[in-house]
Amino acid sequence: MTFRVPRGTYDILPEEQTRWDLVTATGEKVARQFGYGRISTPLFEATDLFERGVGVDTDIVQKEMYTFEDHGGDSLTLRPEGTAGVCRAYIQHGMHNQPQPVRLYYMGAMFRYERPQAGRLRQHHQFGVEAIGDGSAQVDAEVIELALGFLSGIGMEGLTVKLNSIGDGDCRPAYLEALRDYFRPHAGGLSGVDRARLERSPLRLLDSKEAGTAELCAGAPHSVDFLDDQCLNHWNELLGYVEDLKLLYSDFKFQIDHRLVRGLDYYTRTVFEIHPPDVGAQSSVLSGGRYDGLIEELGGASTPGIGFGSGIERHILNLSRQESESCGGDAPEVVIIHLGRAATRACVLLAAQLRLRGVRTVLAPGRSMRGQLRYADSLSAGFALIIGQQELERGTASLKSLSDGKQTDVALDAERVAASLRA
RNA sequence: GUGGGCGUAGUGUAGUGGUUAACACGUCAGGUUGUGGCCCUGAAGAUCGAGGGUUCGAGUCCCUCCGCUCACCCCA
Repeated sequence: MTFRVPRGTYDILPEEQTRWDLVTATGEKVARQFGYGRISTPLFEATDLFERGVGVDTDIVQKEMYTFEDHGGDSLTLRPEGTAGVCRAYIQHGMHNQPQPVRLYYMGAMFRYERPQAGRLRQHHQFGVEAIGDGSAQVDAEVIELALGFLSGIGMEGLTVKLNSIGDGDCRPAYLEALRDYFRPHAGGLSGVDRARLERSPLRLLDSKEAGTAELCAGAPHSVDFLDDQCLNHWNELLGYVEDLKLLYSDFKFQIDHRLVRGLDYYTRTVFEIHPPDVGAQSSVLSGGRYDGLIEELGGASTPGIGFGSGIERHILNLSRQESESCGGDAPEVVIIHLGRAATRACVLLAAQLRLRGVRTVLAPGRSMRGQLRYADSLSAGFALIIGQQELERGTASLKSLSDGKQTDVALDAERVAASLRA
């Protein structure tokens, strides 16, 4: 073995591209249908952007970022998620001057230094959307609807939508205090990790998988019971919209999950995750929420926003579990078989002319005729076009159908050949 | 960072401590003059993950490291 892909990365080989294209094409189609425009931001940004956007205390910033100093001494970081960069672009390009909300989607690679496992990579790809500049619940519903449309579009089955509201900067402190009060009496029974969480970020206790903690969580106070009037109105309004969505997307299960919190600091009010049926390691395939404080935190005017990110590799993983058949649709229409030097010269030209006419054309390698036909067959080509000395002299070519073996003569002319292929 | 499983041609596998490491698929070349698939023949392709140790002898037993993989943490 010499070189391998770096750990946690992988090559997408031609055979896998069709499945990949299905996911990405569906994402783009659905996003456009909802009026979202594509944005592509750089793969790396100033390290500060992620530290402030994602949150210094998060695992992502603490131990998962690919950070490096460039030759000019700037600290840069390969993006670990998509929202921070999009918000930076929103501010930088004065998008608050556009009609609000600004609807954007993105598709691209994300980087996190993790130990790889199923559905977990160091470089993975996300399709995500952001709706920035409108804080109303109808936008929450729109983003969730877009997620449902996307997932059903790629053929995912048996998904569960989990939903929660974690309040905002005004009402969350009271909830955090209530959580601490609830857990403190049991602190002695908590693991070391969870005890640290108790003081620093009690929300995280809720999604702890430590056996004892999980049981305790059943009786823990619910964030929705601590929402202030505005947050509560927002939440109730959203729940109304969700009732309607349930009817339209009856394949999905919906549940309010009081223990749903997110690992990124910027979320406010609405948070949601969509989970596949198999309770596997890779928990959610799509997740997002509202981030009404993020733009301001990054130096813009106070601006609400909401979005989601979804892992393309996880979708593909789940799709193959559903045994969706892989279809290869780009076999060549014609393989040109050439015998002799003069014929080869003519065939190189003819191949170029056919390609200019949109025909998927492959020139066979310089082998025996039998070898070239075998080659055409191994590529699953539709036709073989045979050209040797005889054909050159007559000004014709033999067009052989590789499905039924029938052979006809056509004039040695790209236009005629293309027409025959399409007949 | 922690733990479990696994490392033999490109791929998938076989190989009671004992000669030249086997098979299938794939690749390439042939199977008379210019006609594919099936079939037949042949060839190339592996320092058995790496390094040490035990032994007359190691792909096989032991140790270390590396890699892959699954899981924990966390996440998409």
